[in-house]
Amino acid sequence: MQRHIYACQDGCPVQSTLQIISGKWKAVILYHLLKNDTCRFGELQRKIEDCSSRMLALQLNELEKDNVVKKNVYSVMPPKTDYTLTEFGKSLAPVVEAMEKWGDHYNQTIVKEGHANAEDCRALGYES
Amino acid sequence: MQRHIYACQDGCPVQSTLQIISGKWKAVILYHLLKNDTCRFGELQRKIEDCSSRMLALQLNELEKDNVVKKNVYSVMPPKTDYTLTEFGKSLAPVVEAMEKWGDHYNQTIVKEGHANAEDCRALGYES
DNA sequence: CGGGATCCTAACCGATACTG
DNA sequence: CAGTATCGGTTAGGATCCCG
Repeated sequence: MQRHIYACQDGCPVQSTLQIISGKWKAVILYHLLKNDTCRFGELQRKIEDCSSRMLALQLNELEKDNVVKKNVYSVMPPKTDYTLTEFGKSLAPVVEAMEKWGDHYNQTIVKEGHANAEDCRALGYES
Repeated sequence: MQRHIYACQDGCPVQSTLQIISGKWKAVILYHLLKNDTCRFGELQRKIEDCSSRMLALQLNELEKDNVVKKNVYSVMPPKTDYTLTEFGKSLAPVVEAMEKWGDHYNQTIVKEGHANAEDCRALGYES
């Protein structure tokens, strides 16, 4: 069952992108699948510790409906499932990598170097 | 009052980024402010037609608290306000531009067909 | 192990009304 | 024009239990 994706004809390309990757954990899931190629369910759960198994399943289901990830189910006991990005999913790499780079820079600037300016500190929730 | 932003030291840089730009309209607001440098409230409202004035104000307030946008209020009647990106906000440009670029391709080749598949990806010029 | 089904609460968010 | 205040429906999402 396909999620309904609406066009933003007159509109904003950013909104179109958001239709696919907005969701509390979607970009994070994409990030890990880009780094690891293939991940099992429990593996993702361990990598994204704040995400409950219920939420992880919900987000993965939507990503699957949107053809961003491919779910591979092995009929064994105990169950085994893994997830990979589709080619369509991989096309989102530049977006996720931009987010990664930005987050990395600010985590490092604030946490390690400690010389971020006051504005940045406040923005990331630190005292300056 | 500062929004509470938590550090993701051990964690995922993507999550750090999401703390700032996740929100129904934030990336879209950033997109327009990157394109236009300065926007008045009503101007943003017209550009983002699906966003109510209430939601626009809420999102702008959070962006201001996070030091992403600067709000300039002119004490005149009728009221006049405009918004610009801070330097910190401008640093998010690569993220927003990646979203813009992806959404542009997506709008042109996929949304028209109502779904995404591998053929669409190749049509987008992505390797498959 | 990899989830789905239920229940329940908090939050989100739209509609409407109001104001300097 | 640029918002805020209030109300109420809808959704998000945690907790728990379950099953193959």
